[in-house]
Amino acid sequence: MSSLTPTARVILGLLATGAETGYEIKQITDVSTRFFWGASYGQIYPELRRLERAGLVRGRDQPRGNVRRRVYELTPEGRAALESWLREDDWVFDLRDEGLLRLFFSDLLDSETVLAQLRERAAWFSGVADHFRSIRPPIDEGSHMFAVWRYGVELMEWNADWYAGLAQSLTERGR
Amino acid sequence: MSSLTPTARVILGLLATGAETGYEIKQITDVSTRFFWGASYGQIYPELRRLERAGLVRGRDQPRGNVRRRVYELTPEGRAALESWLREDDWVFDLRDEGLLRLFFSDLLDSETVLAQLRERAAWFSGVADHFRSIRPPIDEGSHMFAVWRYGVELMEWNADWYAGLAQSLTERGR
DNA sequence: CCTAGCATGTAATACGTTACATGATTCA
DNA sequence: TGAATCATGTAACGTATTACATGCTAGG
Repeated sequence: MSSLTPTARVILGLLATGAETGYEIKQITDVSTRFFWGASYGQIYPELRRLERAGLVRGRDQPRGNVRRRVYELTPEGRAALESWLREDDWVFDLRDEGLLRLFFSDLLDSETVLAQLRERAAWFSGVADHFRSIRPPIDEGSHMFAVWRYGVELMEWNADWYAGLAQSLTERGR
Repeated sequence: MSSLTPTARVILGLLATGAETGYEIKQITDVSTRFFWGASYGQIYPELRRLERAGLVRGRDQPRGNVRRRVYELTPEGRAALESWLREDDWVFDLRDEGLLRLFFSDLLDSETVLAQLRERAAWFSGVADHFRSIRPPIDEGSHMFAVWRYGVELMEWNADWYAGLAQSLTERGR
């Protein structure tokens, strides 16, 4: 069991890979880990201070002009906590999918409505896949980080195909 | 935007499909919607009373012997709220996947550790797929509810394959 | 007799988003 | 000059799990 809070995990990881400020952590998560591990300002800033009190990060005020700015870096203890977490062998896997819940109860609905919804959902996943494809990260294609990007694209494609396939089979059955 | 709370959605749906008590709702979610829409007693019982106050469900005490028991049913208003929610066209899709987050930062780790983790993860998804397959619901294969069961099995299989494939390609590259 | 299951409920706690407040700088 | 962006932060609120408490009944 990890002693790191959920948001601490992504913070330490991002500090290890070059992020410096809370603001930057938020920007990066929003275009990378967001779809499987989000973070909001309301979690990030308090967590950074908790981590500093716990000795896992060190912060220094480093304003840009008159814009106040606090940069953080991992301490050796923080780096150790990060690596220790990375080596753990249990993990959270949570899915919250309202579309699936609707489908679960959709036998209560007329089939035209359901069919329209399935097509809409297929289109939505397809659009998300396109979006993910468009934010391809400029990093080594052999890296694990790049593999996660591929996962995102492929998972969205798989979902788009699944819903399109179901809509298709319902259409054929309806004929 | 739905006025139903997250737990209200699954409660109304299950009441519409035959569940009667809070206990039963919990049992059913645990073997059906759990992997994409969980519910706990701490949400279910208070929510049932809120829904009753709001007039969406009606509860009656119906003990079995001396075991206290309160059965609920949808009111016409509850049925209408359920159908209205089912017809909405926006939805929540949230994923929280710690394995993916680890992989995202795994360039910090040695490749043997990462490879072992990928294989473990593939095995885990494969096991979950087996488990899902084993709880195949005894319902019409043409129903939407059955389609959701298939989704679960197939999504877990897809994940198992994805992680196994990545492990495989890393192995080949390592040679 | 004891355990598992039926059945209901609450309190503590954790986690998360949203909206808001503040203020500087850059660029059109 | 005004909008977007950089940057930090808090308060209110919603949602969730966990652990605990209670007590009956059925079956081995």
